[in-house]
Amino acid sequence: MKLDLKIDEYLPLREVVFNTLRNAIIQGEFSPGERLMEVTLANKLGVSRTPVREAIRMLELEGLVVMIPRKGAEVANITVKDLKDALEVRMALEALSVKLACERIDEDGKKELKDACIRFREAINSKLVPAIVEGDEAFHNTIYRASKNHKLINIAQNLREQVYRYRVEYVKDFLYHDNLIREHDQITMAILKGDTETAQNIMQEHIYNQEQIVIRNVTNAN
Amino acid sequence: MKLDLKIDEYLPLREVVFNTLRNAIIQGEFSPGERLMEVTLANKLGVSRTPVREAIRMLELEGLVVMIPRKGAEVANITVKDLKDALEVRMALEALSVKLACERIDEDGKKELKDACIRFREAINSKLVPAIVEGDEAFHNTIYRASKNHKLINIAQNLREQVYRYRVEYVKDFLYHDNLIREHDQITMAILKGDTETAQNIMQEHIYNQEQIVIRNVTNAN
DNA sequence: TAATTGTATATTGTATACATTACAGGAGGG
DNA sequence: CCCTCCTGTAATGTATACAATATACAATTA
Repeated sequence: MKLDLKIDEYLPLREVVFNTLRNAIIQGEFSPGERLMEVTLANKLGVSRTPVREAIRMLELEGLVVMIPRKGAEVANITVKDLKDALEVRMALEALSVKLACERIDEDGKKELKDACIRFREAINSKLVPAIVEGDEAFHNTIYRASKNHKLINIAQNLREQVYRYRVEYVKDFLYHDNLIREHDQITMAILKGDTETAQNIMQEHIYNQEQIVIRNVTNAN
Repeated sequence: MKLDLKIDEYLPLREVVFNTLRNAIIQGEFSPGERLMEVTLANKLGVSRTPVREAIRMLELEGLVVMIPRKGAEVANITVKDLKDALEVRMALEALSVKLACERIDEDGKKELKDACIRFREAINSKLVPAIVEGDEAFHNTIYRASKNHKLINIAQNLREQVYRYRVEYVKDFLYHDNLIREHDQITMAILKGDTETAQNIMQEHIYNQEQIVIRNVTNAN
């Protein structure tokens, strides 16, 4: 009889608030530049100011909000320059993750990778933008995990958060969907074969293409 | 007459506490695993618990402390694996920074780079370990700044913080000092000439060498 | 003696009270 | 009309009070 009822499901309120606010920001429920006022948020979430403040401190370090001393927090306004910077770093990190994945992936990882690749294809076929974004995230996450480098996984996670809002842009470009699938397939194949060089090359191209699409769309939107 | 007396030197207490604690941790004044108790720290710093807690939230996200729910914060215990992971990422980021620096460095940057190179040489000649560490930090920082990528600068900064404690290891290796100077000189020359490929190659080797020394020393120390 | 349970204490988690300051808006004067 | 100054208000910054809980140690029982 299974009796391991997880009594350990305790989360400090600050974590709850942090996750809530992070998702809200990432998903664009707060517009960039919008002020985040402690009392308002505290009331809305039914907690006191203390956990809200601590959550804001964390969001600040994540780069999702900026603090103006004695004025308060507001949602970070990501500029095109910021986006380019982040993507530039991301390119290097994805290249690294692919290289490490080639060297270190194990049987479980290979299975996960194949699954992620298949599920991405299904997502594309569904033509649902949120599903496609999620599928793409999952695919790249799988590679990061296969790298077995936790520092890398963390940094990549943080990097992704900040540009998440703009990632929908590139999957909206339906013309590019076939390319996406092909690139993912090629990357998967190369990693499974342990062909580092090919994997890295395709990944670089893959990210570069996304970069171009995102930046083009965001620039036009202004 | 210079009259810009910075009235704007206000810093929230949380920032002061954060910086204080960060330096203390980085410089090893707290041992890894040591508990950080809020009241104790608050009393010692002459503030209330609130700023201390907020500072701890920030240190947590920086990875310098780990939180155990309802038990408190303790100084993060960096394992050799963590160190290797961080250095692996650092290698990729340094390579990126050097590449970008080659493409984007301006006249001011070139001057700074030359200065930093000279000052590093002086630090080596002084044979003072803290000065050497600082000189090395300054040199690499200059290159990061020349990359003009703020995201990259931030991430690198954070990465450095976590392994700072162990960076003294590699400059203690006096036998390697001549190599350090030569590598720095070569990197500087390559960047000034805009020779991306050479600069990247030497940088990779430079970091790789450091990595080996640090890991060897740390491993032996256990 | 070993194990277990009760209890005290110290510490974190959360809420609230007080202090300070930025900002808007109006009154008054030029 | 505009500029300046004042003042009130609302927000953040800081401190403290209260609640919940983990830990150590003592007491009790088998």
